[in-house]
Amino acid sequence: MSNHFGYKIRQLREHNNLLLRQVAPFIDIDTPLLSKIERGERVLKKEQIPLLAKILKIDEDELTTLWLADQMYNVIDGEPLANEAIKQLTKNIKK
Amino acid sequence: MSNHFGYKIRQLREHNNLLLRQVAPFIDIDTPLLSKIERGERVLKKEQIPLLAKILKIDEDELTTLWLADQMYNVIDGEPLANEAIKQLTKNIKK
DNA sequence: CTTATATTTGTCAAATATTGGCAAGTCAAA
DNA sequence: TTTGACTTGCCAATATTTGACAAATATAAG
Repeated sequence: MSNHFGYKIRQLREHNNLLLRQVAPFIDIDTPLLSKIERGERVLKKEQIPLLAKILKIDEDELTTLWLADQMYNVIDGEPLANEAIKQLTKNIKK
Repeated sequence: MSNHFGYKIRQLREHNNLLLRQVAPFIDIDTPLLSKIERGERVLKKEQIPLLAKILKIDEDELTTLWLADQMYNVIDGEPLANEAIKQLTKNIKK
């Protein structure tokens, strides 16, 4: 599974000197679940991005972008045609 | 929902002068389901691509690419940050 | 070593989403 | 008004995702 998102929020949490148990309740999930999200084992709910961005002091759009990119990555992960597919996607989107 | 894939396979089917009821059994689904797939209301199973490519006389990789692009499109459909996310994805993938 | 705190792992039931088919519908041509 | 092609609505079966909890592990301090 892709995990740029999880890696990023772990970095941010550590830079902000926050513990899992401090962040998790803030976004209304339990600690183990946040741990799994950071390690890419689970997916953060899209609706939770704003709160998370707030406590981690990162721009919400930037976090959303990372989240979206990871979701797309999951689609093409391991696909030999991944690059072709992105090219195609870019083409499709310009319409 | 995105639907370049469905649009394409409908085009191909028509160019090959095939009816839904001819193609559907070939890929082992019923006619209404294929209709829905062509109109983007349902997703074709990835495993069915090879057979479909064969009957529609299109390169399998090309069809797979379209399929993957559509799946990614579904992730960013309606997202204001869609383009940013693609940029990010491209960045992530180069690693 | 023993305790305390942080994180991870495993498991599970509940909730949610996806699947594929069928029956019935529309629509156009003859 | 019958026929053939396609579409729509709906349902039950299946699969996937979700989130929590208990327990395990890890790290650090006394």
